[in-house]
Amino acid sequence: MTNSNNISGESLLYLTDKQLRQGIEAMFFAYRGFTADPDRILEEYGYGRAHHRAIHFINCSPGTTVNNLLNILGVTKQSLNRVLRTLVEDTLVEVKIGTRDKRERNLFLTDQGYELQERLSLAQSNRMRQAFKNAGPSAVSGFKTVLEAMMDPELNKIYLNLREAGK
Amino acid sequence: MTNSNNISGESLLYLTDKQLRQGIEAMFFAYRGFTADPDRILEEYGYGRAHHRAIHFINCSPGTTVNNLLNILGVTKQSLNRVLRTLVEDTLVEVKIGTRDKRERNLFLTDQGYELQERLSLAQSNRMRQAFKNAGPSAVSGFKTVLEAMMDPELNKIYLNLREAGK
DNA sequence: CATAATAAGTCAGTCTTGTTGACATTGTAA
DNA sequence: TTACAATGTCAACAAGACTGACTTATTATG
Repeated sequence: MTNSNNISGESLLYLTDKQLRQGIEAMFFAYRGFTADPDRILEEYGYGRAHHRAIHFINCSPGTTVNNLLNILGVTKQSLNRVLRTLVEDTLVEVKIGTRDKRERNLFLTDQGYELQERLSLAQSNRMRQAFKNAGPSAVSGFKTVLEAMMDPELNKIYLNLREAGK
Repeated sequence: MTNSNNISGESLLYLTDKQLRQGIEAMFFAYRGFTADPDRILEEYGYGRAHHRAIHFINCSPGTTVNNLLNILGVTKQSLNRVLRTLVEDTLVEVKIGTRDKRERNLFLTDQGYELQERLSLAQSNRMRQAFKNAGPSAVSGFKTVLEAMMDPELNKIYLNLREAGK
């Protein structure tokens, strides 16, 4: 199956099953690490990853609408609503009726919500910073390039829009 | 693109919040793409990602025990058992009582199970192959380096063991 | 103005997949 | 033999995803 070993000059353009399998497993295990630290914090609040995702993207785009969030997160209205309701009840998220269109609801983090966002972001960033440091600059560049190539085209657009929006 | 990205030669050794946030979002969106293709196949069978993971690692280590699988997957015995039971009922996985220790159960894919594994693996590999091709060899190397640095140490050990085992 | 379309929220029911607790079986050691 | 540990199974439950149907405001269109 594997005709050549991965040491010394095996061309990565000729991708073996083994290399691809390793890539798959790397994604699997790394994603676990990626979510581990925030998960521990969320547990204190009785929240899950769904809450984290909502908080993250409301923070990125303050005043975003429910519909916009649905597109980004790729979940159903009912699923997001359950999460948003608890966040509003716990006064981490504030909902304001749209000024331009009164049907819309604009979402903002409260100070309390921002505080949790900072905690989550810090925990996740710390691990990523460490990984980036260990791997070095060129590895970071490669990391992002591959991930971007792995996204669905529509999600890539959303991702790039967020990049713009975040200055 | 190589040593400095973005505007004005921002060094990647000095990691800004923005760079870290982009990394976080890249992981989020890429993981969605990573699982999208297998998910569609699994739906045909009424299976979920849990089934995929079990099939993947049984394929990697034929004859593995339930306990070993638990360590790799990081779920509870009961959770895995439900998944395994359906796979056995559907004759995708075969369970053999351990020869050395009769308490143990050794897990194998049947021909049918191997067939599904191939389909899933192919779908996921195709996307990864495409991403690797688009990104180029050095990016692939960086991708793996960062992911490995992002894993929990224990998971990294398991990951490396699988690498060895897979020849 | 009447009607359709849109944004958001809700209710009910289902599914996957995780959890805990209790229990059965097998193997080993006192 | 009896006690204990390792392993695997069963039952019940919860989070969080889903679909589908429905309501309420608001806006857009005929």
